[in-house]
Amino acid sequence: MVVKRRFSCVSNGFDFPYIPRAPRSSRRKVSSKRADDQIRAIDLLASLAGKLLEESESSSTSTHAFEGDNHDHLLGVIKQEQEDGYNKPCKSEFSDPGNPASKSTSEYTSVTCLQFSSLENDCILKQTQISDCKRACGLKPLVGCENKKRDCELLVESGDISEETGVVNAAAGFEQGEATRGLEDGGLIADTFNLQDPRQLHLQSPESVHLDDDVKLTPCNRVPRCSFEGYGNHSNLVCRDDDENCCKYDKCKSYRPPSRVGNRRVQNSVMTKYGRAASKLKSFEYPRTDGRLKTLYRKRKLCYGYNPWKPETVHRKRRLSDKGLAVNYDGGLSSESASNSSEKGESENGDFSAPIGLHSKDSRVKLSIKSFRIPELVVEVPETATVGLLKRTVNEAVTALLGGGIRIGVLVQGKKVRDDNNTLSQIGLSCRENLGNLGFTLDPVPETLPVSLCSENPVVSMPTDSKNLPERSEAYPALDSRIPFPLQDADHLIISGNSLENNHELVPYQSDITAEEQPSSDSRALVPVSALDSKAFAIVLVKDKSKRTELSQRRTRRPFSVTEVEALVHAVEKLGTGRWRDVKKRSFEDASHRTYVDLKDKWKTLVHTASISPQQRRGEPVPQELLDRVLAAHRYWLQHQMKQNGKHQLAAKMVVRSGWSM
DNA sequence: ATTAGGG
DNA sequence: CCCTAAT
Repeated sequence: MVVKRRFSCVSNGFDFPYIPRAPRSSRRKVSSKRADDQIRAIDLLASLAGKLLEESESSSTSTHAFEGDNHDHLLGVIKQEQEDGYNKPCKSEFSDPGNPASKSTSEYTSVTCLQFSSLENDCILKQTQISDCKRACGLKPLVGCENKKRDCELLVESGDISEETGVVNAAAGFEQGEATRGLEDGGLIADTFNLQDPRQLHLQSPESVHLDDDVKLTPCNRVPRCSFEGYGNHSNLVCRDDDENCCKYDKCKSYRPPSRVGNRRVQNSVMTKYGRAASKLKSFEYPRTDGRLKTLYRKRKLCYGYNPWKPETVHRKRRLSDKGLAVNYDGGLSSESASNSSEKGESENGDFSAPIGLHSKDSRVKLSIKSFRIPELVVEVPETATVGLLKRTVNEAVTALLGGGIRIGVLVQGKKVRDDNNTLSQIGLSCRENLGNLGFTLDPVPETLPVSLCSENPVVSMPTDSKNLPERSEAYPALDSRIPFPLQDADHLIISGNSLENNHELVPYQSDITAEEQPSSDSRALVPVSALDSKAFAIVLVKDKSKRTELSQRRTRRPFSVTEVEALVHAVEKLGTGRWRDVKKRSFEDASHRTYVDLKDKWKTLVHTASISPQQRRGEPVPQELLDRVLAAHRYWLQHQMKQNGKHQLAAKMVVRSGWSM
């Protein structure tokens, strides 16, 4: 009779309890059947998409390529359309025909500004962005929503005029095929904005078209009819998963100046990049191994609540809840209105002027959204909390939604609270009163290195001073230094960021977003770029910064101390490798920052460290004695594992044999 | 959720 | 540390 027994490692003087464990060596890396199936499905979808595309291309006036498709699952997009457009791209079942403002002239601008409402009040999250920054900023999750049947997405659009049709297409960056495939794949929506008459565009302003009121959000469970018109369209994408979780990616703004230079090359490269991104995002069965995609993939995970196949939402949400925060999406993002902005503004300023006709092929369209609302962002802090704590708390919640790089400002009655040390009650807020006076601002974290933050998409850098211009222009012909750039003063930018730091009493918030239009003022969700001023520039940094923050989402490195190593070694000696959860429980229960994966990884590096010569080791030296134990334990458990494997194999053979004999 | 292993 | 696949 065989009895389980304890193995002991005499040579090392400690006991290794025997814990049976099935080998995992038989794991297969790939589930080829599933992959095959999905690839097949994707191919099917792609070909279907291709067909649809052909149709849409062949009839330029009837572009509802996807009309009639059942896209019940879809989410929200902002859309806009020309009221008088015969080339309506998206039928507007979601638009508001009754909206008087929707007849406007139609210049689009790109922007972002967030406004969210918290429990009792609306808070303005200010974050402006000018689309004219010539920078591709990458796929960025802007807002995700996870509520069933809810929606809420904001889009930042920019676009260009396609060569063939003169149609202005807002928004950015997917190759048609890819985007379409994504769409058909059930996860991506592309929304195209068209302007059929380029001449009109020119009359108004060569570059900045301002978007009036017809920005619409579609609810998650509905689908806009979208079309793709011609290659080179830039489209917005909404990704969603099958659980109606959704996430909007703010597509890159491949900012191009109103230059006559077509800059096709840059655009194409950007588009290609995002095209692949789109592909990756939804059809990740296609192996993509380049770094960019990997990064994008990572972003996908960062995107709140987004997961194409599985609801990751739950985990994310729980994580927030664990911290005492609850972020709810409720009721949908409202972009109730768009302001009218003076499209004249920019032309008068001359900032974006360019000779008419030169850029007819390639006009950037800038859409400026000053604010939008996140249905609800619930943050709880005690009355006795300081303003600083409130800011941090809000920041945490906002970061969860939008990524980092944002500085939270607190407004009381439209005035900025400068002293973080005040408690909420000190500034006149209590649980039940005056919360309506409370507002928030979102500002970019000042960037000390405003240039080249966007390493991933170094399409264009923002000018910081004139001497850098030539270089940029060289790299990106589109960035013609002759074009007056309205926001060249990086110093100003930094200063404006820093200026928010100073602690004083209540000072009027010097923004264009002032008290009267905060919270519930919906009338000016969209503002002309010209009004954005340097803050518009700042948003570029916000984007970059938040992008960088996303990239640096990796946890801060926390090297193991010798003490920790000792504990780890000891635990592994007892428990063996392969029981990291137990190791965690046993020895790192209180170290919340050490996951069992961390412990496993650390063990791996310890084994490696122990295997190499002391000269090759880096970091805080681990006592040789510990390393010896590491190696000993490692060897022991390795051997143990092999024994186990042998036993299993033997057992398997026996089973087989007995099976045959029966 | 855990574990294994590559990056 | 991160990411992914396989449990």
